Amino acid sequence: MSERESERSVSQTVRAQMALRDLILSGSLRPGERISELQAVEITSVSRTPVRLALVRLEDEGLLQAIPSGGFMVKAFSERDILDSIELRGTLEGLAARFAAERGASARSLEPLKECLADLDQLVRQDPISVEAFSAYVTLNARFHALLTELSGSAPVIRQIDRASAMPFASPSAFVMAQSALPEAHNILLIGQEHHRIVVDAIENREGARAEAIMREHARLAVRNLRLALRNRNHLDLLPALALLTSATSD
Amino acid sequence: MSERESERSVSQTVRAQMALRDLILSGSLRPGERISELQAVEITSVSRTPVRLALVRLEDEGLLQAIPSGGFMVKAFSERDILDSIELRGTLEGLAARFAAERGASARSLEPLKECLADLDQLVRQDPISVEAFSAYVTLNARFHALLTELSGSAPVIRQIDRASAMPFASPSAFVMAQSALPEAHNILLIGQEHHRIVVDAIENREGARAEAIMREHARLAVRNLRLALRNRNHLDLLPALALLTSATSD
DNA sequence: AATCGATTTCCTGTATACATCTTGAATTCT
DNA sequence: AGAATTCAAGATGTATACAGGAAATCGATT
Repeated sequence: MSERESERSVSQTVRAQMALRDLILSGSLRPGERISELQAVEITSVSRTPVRLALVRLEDEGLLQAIPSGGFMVKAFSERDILDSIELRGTLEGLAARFAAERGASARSLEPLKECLADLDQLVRQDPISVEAFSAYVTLNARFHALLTELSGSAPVIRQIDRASAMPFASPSAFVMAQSALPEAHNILLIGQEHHRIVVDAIENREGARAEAIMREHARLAVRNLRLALRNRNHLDLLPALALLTSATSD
Repeated sequence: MSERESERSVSQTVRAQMALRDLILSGSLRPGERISELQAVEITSVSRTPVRLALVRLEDEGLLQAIPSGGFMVKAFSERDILDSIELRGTLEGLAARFAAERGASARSLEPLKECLADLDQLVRQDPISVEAFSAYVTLNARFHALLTELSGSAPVIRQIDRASAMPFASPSAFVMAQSALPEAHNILLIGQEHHRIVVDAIENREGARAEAIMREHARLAVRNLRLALRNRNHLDLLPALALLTSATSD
């Protein structure tokens, strides 16, 4: 999940992958644009072999699309695609929460999640929430979701959630920063935190259906955030992931 | 989905991928076993470049696991993993069915699904079901599930379902053939077909919750099949996918 | 006899050269 | 003038050579 790998001593493949991903997410490479290997070689300054590997990895990461006749192009997403991806993540996280509840997560395994919950509580308590607090929230929120996912105890489920969350606009914290510019910011954060509390409670009490339902609803909070952010377009710069959106945003 | 690509004129990468997949699924390469590139080169008779590509593809297909120090090993699965993968597919297909229902699939788009349903009906009507009929059922069943998935109208959902179904033991038709040897065979097929009927009806009537619930339950039929097949182990040879199961089956 | 260390071997990561196919443009024919 | 065909340029698929590193084996020392 962390991409701060000291820059040097990482494989050329990973370096190329990161460089290309940044270029795609920043919008330097437009959706639909074909990206040739030689182009990528020039950009990343590594040879074709690792570049090709990076392209393949980015393809199944979901950022690129294979062209039938060979090569890749930057994938384009509709607003509907983004909303669906969020709903998809919510559904999968719901499954994870249900598994955690039904299978009786031990008190010990719940401990880290509760700690994370407490940390989040402390953050949302401040009334005018600073930008730094928002940043910290993003980190803690990601951690909460990761812990919850792991609590499912199911490798296939964890794997699938990771893949779904790999889409930059579908990750649990994708649109949190967008809130920071909104007047409703604090309220939304409070509601999200309430969801967190409920899912922990539900898991603790073995209430599978409740745990599942609340995680689905929780994801829909991200949908709300996105819609709000798109409406007052002032702060779209906080959402680099939207560079992948077709017929949208800028210009 | 079909792998009959005329053998010649397919890329070396694909050829290597198919060959290695067959070897893994047939159990020739044991779970946990490390598979070196040179080994793969000898097996497939193609050079290292396409072999490496094939290995990467098989990794995100889920059959291989990357070793931190480099290289790959055949992934091993517990019985729990398999059951979870099936539940996972059911959950995703439930989401697809709900989308199809909520978004109002047009009468025209429902047509192929209904045709497929009718074809299936004709098959399950015979009382002692021949082995050939079972085979035909597998094909039609796969088609039904594919059509249903597409009816969601959501590319992200379709993509995720395809990925989940790529696991050989999680595909909709994985354990149908195992039934053919069971006395309960006909009943299970009838129940499955009833599920098919219900989901079409639910979609037609815009009953999202019903459509979702029935697809979840439908997947659990596969769980039942698997459990039955594992109990009377006579016909495990019909389940090549189980070669990936750890501490199990043969010997 | 066991453990530590050094050497050797094999394996992966990377770069590049070559062949084939696709694509686009220019020219020619209708 | 428009369309079709051919040719050229570039891009991808494939093979292989080279380098760096990991792991296993063998030997030496305690």
